[in-house]
Amino acid sequence: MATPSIKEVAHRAGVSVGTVSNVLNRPSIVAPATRKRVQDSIKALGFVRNEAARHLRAGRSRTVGLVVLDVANPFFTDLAEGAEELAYENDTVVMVCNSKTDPVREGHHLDQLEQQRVYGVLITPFDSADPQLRALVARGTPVVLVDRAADHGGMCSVSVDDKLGGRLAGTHLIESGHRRIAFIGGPLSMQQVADRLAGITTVADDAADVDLQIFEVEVMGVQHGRAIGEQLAALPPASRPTAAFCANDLLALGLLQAMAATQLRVPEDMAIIGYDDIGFAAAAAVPLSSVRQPAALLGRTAMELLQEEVEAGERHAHRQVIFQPELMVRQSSDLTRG
Amino acid sequence: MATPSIKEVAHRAGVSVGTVSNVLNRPSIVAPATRKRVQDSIKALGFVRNEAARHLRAGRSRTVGLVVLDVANPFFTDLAEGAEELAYENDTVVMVCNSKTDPVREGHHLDQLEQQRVYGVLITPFDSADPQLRALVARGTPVVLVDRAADHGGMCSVSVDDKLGGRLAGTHLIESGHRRIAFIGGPLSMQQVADRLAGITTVADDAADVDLQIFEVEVMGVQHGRAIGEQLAALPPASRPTAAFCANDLLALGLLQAMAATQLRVPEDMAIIGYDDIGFAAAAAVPLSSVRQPAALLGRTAMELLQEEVEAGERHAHRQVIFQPELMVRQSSDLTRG
DNA sequence: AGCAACGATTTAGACGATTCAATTCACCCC
DNA sequence: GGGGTGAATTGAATCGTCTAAATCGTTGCT
Repeated sequence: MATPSIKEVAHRAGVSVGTVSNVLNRPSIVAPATRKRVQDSIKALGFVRNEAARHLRAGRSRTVGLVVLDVANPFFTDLAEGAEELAYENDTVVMVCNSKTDPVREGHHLDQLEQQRVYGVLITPFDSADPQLRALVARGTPVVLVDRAADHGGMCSVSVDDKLGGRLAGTHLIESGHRRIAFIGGPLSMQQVADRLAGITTVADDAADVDLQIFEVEVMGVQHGRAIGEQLAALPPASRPTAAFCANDLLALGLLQAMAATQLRVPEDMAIIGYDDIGFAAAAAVPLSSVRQPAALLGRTAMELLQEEVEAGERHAHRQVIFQPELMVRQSSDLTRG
Repeated sequence: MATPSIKEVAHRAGVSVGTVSNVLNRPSIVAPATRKRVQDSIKALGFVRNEAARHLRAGRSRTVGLVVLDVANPFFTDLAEGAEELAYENDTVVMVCNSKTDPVREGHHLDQLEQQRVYGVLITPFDSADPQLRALVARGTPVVLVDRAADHGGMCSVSVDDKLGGRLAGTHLIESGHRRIAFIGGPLSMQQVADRLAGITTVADDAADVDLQIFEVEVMGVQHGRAIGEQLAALPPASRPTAAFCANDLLALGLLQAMAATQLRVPEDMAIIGYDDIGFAAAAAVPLSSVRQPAALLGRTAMELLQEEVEAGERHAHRQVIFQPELMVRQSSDLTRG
């Protein structure tokens, strides 16, 4: 009833456990006849390798942990897909963990992953200076930051130039004639959000007459976008921002919904730019302008860096890879279309 | 450098490994002074339990595998969240695997999960009669089918009455006066899709003059919905269906996009009903009517059944839990609104 | 004082796969 | 026929944790 072990396979094939192990790991050094006998035995008994035992013996697991801020955000599922693709090629497994932008949940996942002695961790951290994260690294688990530049030399990272993303969005809006602009995102303690804000702030400051208002949210989901949208709609038209730059597309979609619900027109009454360029952005009620990040490539590259780090061991030097974002202009921010 | 083991903790605290283990697992039976000494030692050395060793010893892991058809579909992320919630309460971990509606990938994930001797598997299978899946169950891994009724007594299952869902959608469209209706979904070999089709077929047959056309897709994603939409738009208006029932919301959203791109109005030229009622449905360009399934509840219930099965052991009797879907009528199928 | 009973702690195997040094065996050559 | 060679296989130790049984002290009770 219980799954048979290598020992039973060996017994049935009339060989020692060492030979069975050899058939599994270095089949070429086993005599063909013996090999066949063992393979038949494996099949007959329905033997399945026990990963826990392999792992214990090897000291290292073949699982990579990927901790993301929001699995429901297509940006992260794309990212996960990129990571998984490479993992698959290297016979490792990706375990996706959802921190929901909550440090407590994030910590819980890191604990679990460390107990599992994972091969490594890819993480979009809530706070990259988190002592727990540093402790994890210090105890020897390789960690690669994703969508977040490492601000110190302790780890590898893969990121996108968020300040540039913010500047692209800001420049576009200002050149389109907007002077009252809302920035929606949060928490501002998250580096990605802060950088996107810093980017647009730079260009807003350059154009002296631009008024940039900040609306901070706790979590960047559709609900919160809608709430801010209702807030904006309630403002007197004379002082209401005429454009909004959202730190992710979910917020932008929520904002768009609120505009529709309150009879405000997009982009006429409110131009909107999102961030990430998830698939739903182009498909929205009003196709959404968005700053595109190469999500799958981020994931794949992060996995590459991780494997590089593990293989190089002591000789490894941490690297910071930075990609460029790209502004996709669509109807939601473009009065000339639509 | 290497992570310390229980042995080193014991040595530093001047006790035996057994005592350390007791501190970890049954702290109450250890004398307070000793306990404190051990805990201090744990903290000082940065000891982290080795899950692989525990697992090997226990013979069963504390990880539950969840295999879904499409992680990018919010329906499944909601489902995963429901499952995770309960897992968290019971100190287990959920490992989400994406089969992408591909039997090969599904099989690969099942192999991996079996090697990991997971606590159990929750799966929305491509084909519930898959011999590999049955073999997995036969070798002793508890499996619960999710969003899919077990057609035989071999496993527990949690599902939603898909035929009813199809009937709800069909009845609504027919009562709204539609006579040429498209069904979009696939592959038809998937039970969920077949059932939804069977449901709408029932009511279409009852109303003698209804013409139901079937458009099969390989994968139910936004892209494919758009493709079918373009195909529909190209038909002469006199023979083009006036309504479409999509087997999931991603298809419906794609269809909606295609309608917008080809200047067809929704619902006037084409009424649309989706399935799952994902968050994006209500937020679409034209708010999307959809058959709602209680995704999170499905996930949570599946996890409940799994735990029940593991605890009951031999005495367990498989159960089939079936929920009722609910039709959410919105603008995309309702000429009286909008 | 002697024995029982109890609490605290230790000891000694598992669990299953891997690995490497040691062994066996067949064969070849001088 | 003895010694050497090399391929094939074996056997035992090991990874870190858990647990049942054994041990060691105390204390309490008569």
